Amino acid sequence: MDKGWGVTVDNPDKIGFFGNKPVFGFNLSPRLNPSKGSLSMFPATEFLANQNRREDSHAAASSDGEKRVVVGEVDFFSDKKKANDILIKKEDCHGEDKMKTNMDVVNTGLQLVIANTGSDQSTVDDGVSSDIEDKRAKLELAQLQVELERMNAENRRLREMLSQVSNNYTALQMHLMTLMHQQQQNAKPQTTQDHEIGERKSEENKPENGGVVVPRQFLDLGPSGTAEMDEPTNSSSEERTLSGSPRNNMELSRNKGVGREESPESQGWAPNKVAKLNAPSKTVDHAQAEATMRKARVSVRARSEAPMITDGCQWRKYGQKMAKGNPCPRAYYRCTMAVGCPVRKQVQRCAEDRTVLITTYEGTHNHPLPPAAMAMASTTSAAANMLLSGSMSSADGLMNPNFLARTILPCSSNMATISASAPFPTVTLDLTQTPNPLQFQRQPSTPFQLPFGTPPQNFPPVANPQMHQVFGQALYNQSKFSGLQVSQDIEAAAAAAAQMQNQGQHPQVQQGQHQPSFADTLSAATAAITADPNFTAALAAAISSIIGGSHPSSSNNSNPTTSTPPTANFPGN
DNA sequence: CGGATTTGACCAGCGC
DNA sequence: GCGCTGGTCAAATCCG
Repeated sequence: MDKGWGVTVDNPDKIGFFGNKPVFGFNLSPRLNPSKGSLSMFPATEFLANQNRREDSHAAASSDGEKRVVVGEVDFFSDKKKANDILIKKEDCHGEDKMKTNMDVVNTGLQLVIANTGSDQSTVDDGVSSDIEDKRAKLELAQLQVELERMNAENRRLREMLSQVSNNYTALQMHLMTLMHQQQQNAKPQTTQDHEIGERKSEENKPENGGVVVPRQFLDLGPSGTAEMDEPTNSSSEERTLSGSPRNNMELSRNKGVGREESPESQGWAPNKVAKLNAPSKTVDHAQAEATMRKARVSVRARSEAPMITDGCQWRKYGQKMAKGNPCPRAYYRCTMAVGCPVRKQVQRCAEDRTVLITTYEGTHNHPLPPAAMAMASTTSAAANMLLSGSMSSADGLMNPNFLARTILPCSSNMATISASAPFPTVTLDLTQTPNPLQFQRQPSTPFQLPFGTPPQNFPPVANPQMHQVFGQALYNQSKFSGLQVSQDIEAAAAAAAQMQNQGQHPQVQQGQHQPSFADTLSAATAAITADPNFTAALAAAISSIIGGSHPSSSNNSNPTTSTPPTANFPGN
């Protein structure tokens, strides 16, 4: 059987081949032409238009009976074979399928067809094969280009979709953050919000903005001030809690940075001069309230020989000063986990007991926290929130913090205290003292039971009963006397602080039987870490406070990103 | 060499 | 107004 190869085109501008014969604008059709004994070629563009103009008795009729027009004929094999040898049998070409195939060729463009000429392959010119290969390569290249264009278009479409999704994600993230801020506001006692709103309305003479409370950082940054650790005489928890000196209110209301205002777009630690400019526009009461709200600090006292407790965050030291009345220098750190994070902390050893490390936190993080930092962050922020909520909820808008401390925390002077001697309120979480074992038992008849009833049902279970009781009573008392609702942040503080207190600082509470040895403490902490990595932060903080001095590397290794200032910076060591 | 730390200088608030 | 103090900055230095 002789065979011929060719390509068909449906565009006159394109080139087609049958064997080695170029056919411009012709549709190669394996038509039978008995009179010439060759294949008939005709322009593809005229194929359909002229298909009824001329009747070819030998042309194959389509299934619908239409006649074909042969515009031109090429005798490809006239010099190779006899006409009879290349004739395609009539029945082969008159078939409906053949014509359909031909029509498809016309409609789909460049295609490779095989014409069964009935002749031997050797009857084709010697250069036919290579030409065919070239054209086949061209064909494949064209097909690849078409595919490439299609893929490029698809890529563009996907890129646009990705960009849109990314934009939507960003918008949603912003919206979520806004909602979280608002939720945090809503979680605060309603009267506090009302009070704040009232203050804004009355003192700024601005209409209430649809009842929407502008989100703010409940723990803003102060330009100056002294934590309780600044004054060694006030460093004892008892004094902090129960000092109650007449100066307290004055000191609290006499805020150094009264006018300090941080604009919502200003996430950083605003310089003092900014506050100065804004100060005159505020009234005294408003300034007091704002300052009280923004000056709050959370101080964590932990017994540690390590230069700094591990809290899961990444800090950079930016200063060190010798504070008055304390031979130990005070180190200043800022959070470097995110650009512009306003959180700063001061680390200083207690002048009275240099094994006690006092870490004072200011501000709230503006970035997601790693799991290792959640416990400490939630503890400090919630404790500050508790303080702020309480201090802002009294009738006159500014409560005596000592009264607040005594009322909220009558039994917690050894763990959570509120400082009134500092220029601005400070919540101190004291993790250095072992709680009274009697307080571990949560008995209804104990004097530490909530005097006003049982805590809310949604109050979270806290591992340490004492912590639960302390915070539960605190916040419930607070809710009682100020008519406020339970703050979720306070609950978080109770839970997180309980984790720290229970799992790290006082593992004996869980064991509940004996004073643990160092090995017991270490093994308990290690077991807890192994059991649940979510407790890493709390345990790290607790462990560092317990054994950090003995094993500074262990506490530091719990968070390799945490900077650890040299021990030499703390002469107290 | 880049990042972290050190340390003296500077600034603001406050008391006298 | 001056001095004290706390807090921050930034150049110098250190370190991996």
